[in-house]
Amino acid sequence: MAKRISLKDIAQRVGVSTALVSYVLNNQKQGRISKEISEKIKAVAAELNYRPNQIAKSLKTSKSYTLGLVVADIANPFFSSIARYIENVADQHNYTVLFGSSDENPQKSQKLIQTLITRQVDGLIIASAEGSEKQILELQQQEVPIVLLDRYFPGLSVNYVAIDNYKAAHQAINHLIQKGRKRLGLITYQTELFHLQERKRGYLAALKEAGIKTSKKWIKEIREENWKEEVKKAINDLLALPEPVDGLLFCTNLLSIHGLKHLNSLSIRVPDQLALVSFDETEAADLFYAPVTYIKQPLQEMSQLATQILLDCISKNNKMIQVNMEAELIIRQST
Amino acid sequence: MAKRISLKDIAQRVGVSTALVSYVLNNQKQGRISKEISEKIKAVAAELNYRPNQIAKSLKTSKSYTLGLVVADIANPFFSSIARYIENVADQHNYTVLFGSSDENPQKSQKLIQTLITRQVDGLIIASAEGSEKQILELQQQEVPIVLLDRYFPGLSVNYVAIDNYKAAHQAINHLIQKGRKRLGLITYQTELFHLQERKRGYLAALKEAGIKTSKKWIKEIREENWKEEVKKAINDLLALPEPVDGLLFCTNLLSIHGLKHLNSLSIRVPDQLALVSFDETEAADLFYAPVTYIKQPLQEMSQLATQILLDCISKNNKMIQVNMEAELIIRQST
DNA sequence: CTGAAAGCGCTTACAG
DNA sequence: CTGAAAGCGCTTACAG
Repeated sequence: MAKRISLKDIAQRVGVSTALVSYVLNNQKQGRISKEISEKIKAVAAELNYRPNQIAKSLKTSKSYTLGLVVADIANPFFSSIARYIENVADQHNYTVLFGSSDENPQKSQKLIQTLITRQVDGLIIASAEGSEKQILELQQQEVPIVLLDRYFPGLSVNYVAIDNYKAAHQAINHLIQKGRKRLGLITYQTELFHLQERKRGYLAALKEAGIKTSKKWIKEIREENWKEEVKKAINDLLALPEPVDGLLFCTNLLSIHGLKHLNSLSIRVPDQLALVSFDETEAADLFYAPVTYIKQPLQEMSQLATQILLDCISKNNKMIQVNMEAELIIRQST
Repeated sequence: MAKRISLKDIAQRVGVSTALVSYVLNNQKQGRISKEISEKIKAVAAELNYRPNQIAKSLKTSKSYTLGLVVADIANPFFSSIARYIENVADQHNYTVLFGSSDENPQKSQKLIQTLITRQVDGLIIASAEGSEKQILELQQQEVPIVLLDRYFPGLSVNYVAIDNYKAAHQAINHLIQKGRKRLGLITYQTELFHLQERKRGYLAALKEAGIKTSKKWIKEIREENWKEEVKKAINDLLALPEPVDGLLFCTNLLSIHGLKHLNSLSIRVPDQLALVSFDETEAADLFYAPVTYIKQPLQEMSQLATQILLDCISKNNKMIQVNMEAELIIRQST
């Protein structure tokens, strides 16, 4: 890499101190510096193609103007959409974003968070992995500005932006019941993640309120390893019951995508034989032969709000904000 | 943010110099430091929960251990997959990645690149936007380690990793011709981007070799603004020709996804009436009622290789590497 | 209006 | 075996 131009180079060239160069290039002490010299400095800076060293600036000011983003997997369109919305807001405020994927693994998550801290990020947006509660608590104690997105821990007094998962699932199941479905399956992960627990709770409550006796066999909890195979098996099992399910809720976009692929190969008639609802938008759900009814999270608003809260928190150290937004049920042909 | 622990804090606490602390924490001068003092330092560092300040380290060593990634849009699954593969390799070498989206806009691209340079990234991986050739050239002159991914400029002596786009399109069109198709449409962007030009060139060459007289009406070049509408119109036009096309190649994943959505609503019979091939894997193509034949780019290999080349370039300043990998045509029901 | 100087948190030749 | 010192590229109170 070629030697970079520093303030010192400009100062030497113009014959002034680096302090003065710093002032004029940062538009400080406006009007208190002679126009002549100020213009000379700007001209030389342009001529030498000067780029300030943000690292040096950061060291001095203890502000890195970078935000850390921790998600389960940036390759998952759910998270990459979020990343993009965050990037946009960050960019408007001259922030850049460092990202990392935790793969729902607390060790990875911990390592990632430490790396980002080491990189002196000014704050973190985290879609927290299962079992990362202690890590979040630690960050809070170290007073690292932080906001949780999508996932959160009910016991923690930490900023978060999420949807009301209980209500969203409840509403989806109500919708299926209204459509005359009596035996309702649920495909979720085997997990302690609070947002998924809430979805299950919403499912159970809606069934109970409708006076439908739930069968344990309706609830399929997929384990992370080998999950694609498990989704197939779960669907097969649900359809092979003596009284097969006639409605089904997928609790995440990935479960839905792979479930749909399998259903596609099974020549199940949707919605006649099986009505479907899924969490989150996916291209796959759009292109399924019966476009799938889904629970739309306001991802853009959530991401923007989370970023805004984080930025406020960085600059003003304000009080805690916890937001549960409303999701919207988008009804299509699969129900 | 709580005050962070520095080397100085540890040094004071132990009663040694910061230099010594630095040496033991970095495992330098192994065995040349008394075991006793070395253990004391490590113990105190652990007790105080010391995290080195990577910013300070970077300033001193001129290595930031961050890589910059510039893509068109991180929310596009094509790019977010790439991002994830890059992240993995980077992580193995203790690098972190800063990303940004250019939206195919040269101004944005330029601003992004400058921001990343300012952040002192050690190198850049760029899926270059249209019209960014001059920017890349500049980076090269400044000796910034760089590798282009997916897109590149034929005139530039800059590292790149991409596929052989000409050959991939050629092969896809050959396949359609073998299947007996005579009137072959192409949906691409109106762009100077070399990789898309190459795809068009492959399309034209394959037709020519087969002795098929091409009609200009078969080639639809979509403009960026309002592109979703244009894709619909393009498909309508191709099907409304006196002699409608009976085969169609989509040149990117997004064109394909939105094209498929429209075809879905049109009750076109695929492949009987219209055979389809698309560039890139998408969930949407999997779930289309006739799973779509597609050109599979080896994204993982490409991303890994690009990252490896970049890292080599950073550490060893080695010579230029330009790679065109083979894409693979995955044949499915749509043809 | 301008500059000398200190300092952010590290690393690393150099000296002993 | 260990430390004093310089320096990475900036910013900023302070002094004049």
